[in-house]
Amino acid sequence: MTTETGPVPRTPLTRDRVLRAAIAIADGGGLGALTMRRLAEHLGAEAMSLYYHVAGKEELLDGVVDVLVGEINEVTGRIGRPAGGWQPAVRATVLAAREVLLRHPWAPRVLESRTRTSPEVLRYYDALLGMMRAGGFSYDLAHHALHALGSRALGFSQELFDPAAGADQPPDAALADLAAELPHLTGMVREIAHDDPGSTLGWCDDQAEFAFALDLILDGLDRLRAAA
Amino acid sequence: MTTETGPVPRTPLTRDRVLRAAIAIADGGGLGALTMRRLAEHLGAEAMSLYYHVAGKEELLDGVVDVLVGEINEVTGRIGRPAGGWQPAVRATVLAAREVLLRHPWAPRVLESRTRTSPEVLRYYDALLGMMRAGGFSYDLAHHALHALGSRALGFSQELFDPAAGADQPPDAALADLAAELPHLTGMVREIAHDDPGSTLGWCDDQAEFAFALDLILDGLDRLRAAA
DNA sequence: CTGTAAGTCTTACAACGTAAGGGAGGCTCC
DNA sequence: GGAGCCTCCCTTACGTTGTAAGACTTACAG
Repeated sequence: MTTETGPVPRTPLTRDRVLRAAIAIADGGGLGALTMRRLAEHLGAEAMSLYYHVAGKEELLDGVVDVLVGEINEVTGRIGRPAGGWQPAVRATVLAAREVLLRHPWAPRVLESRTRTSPEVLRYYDALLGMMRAGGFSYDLAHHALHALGSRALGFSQELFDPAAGADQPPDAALADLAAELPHLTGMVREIAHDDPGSTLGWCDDQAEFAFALDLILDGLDRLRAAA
Repeated sequence: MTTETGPVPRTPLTRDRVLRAAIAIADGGGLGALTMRRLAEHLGAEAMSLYYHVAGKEELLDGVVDVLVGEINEVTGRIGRPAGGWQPAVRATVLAAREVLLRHPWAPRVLESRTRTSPEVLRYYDALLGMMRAGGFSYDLAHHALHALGSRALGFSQELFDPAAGADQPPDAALADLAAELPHLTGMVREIAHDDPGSTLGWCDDQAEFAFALDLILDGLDRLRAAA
């Protein structure tokens, strides 16, 4: 028996739909959950159907980056020039970018892994450069500035170890032995735990540390600009 | 027929031998070349034999990090305290660490991907902390300092886009259109290419940029130390 | 009605990490 | 000296991944 009303045609696949679904999956289950099969399933399709809209997984991730940084550009494009020159402008932009990235904790890892240069990232850098130029930076100093900021320009920074991550595992006996060899580290932890009792765990305020480092760099740059 | 001289017993597998072979493979063929099967083959063994010495691939990479940072600690432990206080000491240490990492271009990616806290990394941080403490840092400021340095403390930094990487691909027509939207970026490239003609490609001196950023941060920290 | 193109699906493969368990060699203890 | 055990390595096999090759379906143009 053939019914009059055929199967409802799903909303068709689109490159954009694919990219946004990929972001949704990574948001929900982390980067490891983002596989071509799961992505297809999420879209009510088969894995190989994705390849018509996206050349492969690498290209998919390239696209994801574009969408993500595009979102950042949209946000940062809306913040008007704050008063006070280049420094508040750059600061506000970077912190806004960070806010977007905080909603996608997996994003830094993807950003770092790209080899291709994203157009949206270029746009972002161009905006930063514009603020610095307007603030009196030479191209040369602005160039140094971008390198000095590194990934911090986009709102994230790589921590070599995350005390909070290790804090929940059992306090290893070998690690206790090790602590004896680390006088300064243990001293630091002890003092800060003393100042702020109740939280040896999570005792690093990521946001405050990020802002501290950002301002440190921006202040240094401004000094160089003024000296030039 | 049984021969008197049996099959020569290969040098036995060892956790250390496994880790060092892993490093050798990554050095030679990149991180992608480092698979359990290839690693075993390199050692004249079967893949599953590795699992007696190493719990799994993640634990293998943890071990690789320990060996690598151990190498750094060995190198940086040998440099005597340079005259001039904490800043030259930290600077020399970080640059020495960088030199080691430059011999293993895949290492940053591994470092970043670890969740476990490496004992060797802790040792390294403790050494840095010691220099700062000796230079008059409070624990609080030293703590901020480590965060501000981030991955730069170990000698690498994440660049959001590597102009050299994209420089060899054909100058895309779409990218040419894009350039029109990026006045500051194109202006910067034009000027720097003018100052130093002959190399639009590879026009960023990574080593110089790294040192610039490092000094920028160290100078800023020293100012805070002096003000305290 | 007949191409032709766009879009999706089926099938299949190689490579990966690793679980499960077998077996050889050497040690200790009766 | 034999029994049992521990150390170390191997064989086999499974599930998952990205994706190459190509067949099918639908829509539309001539």
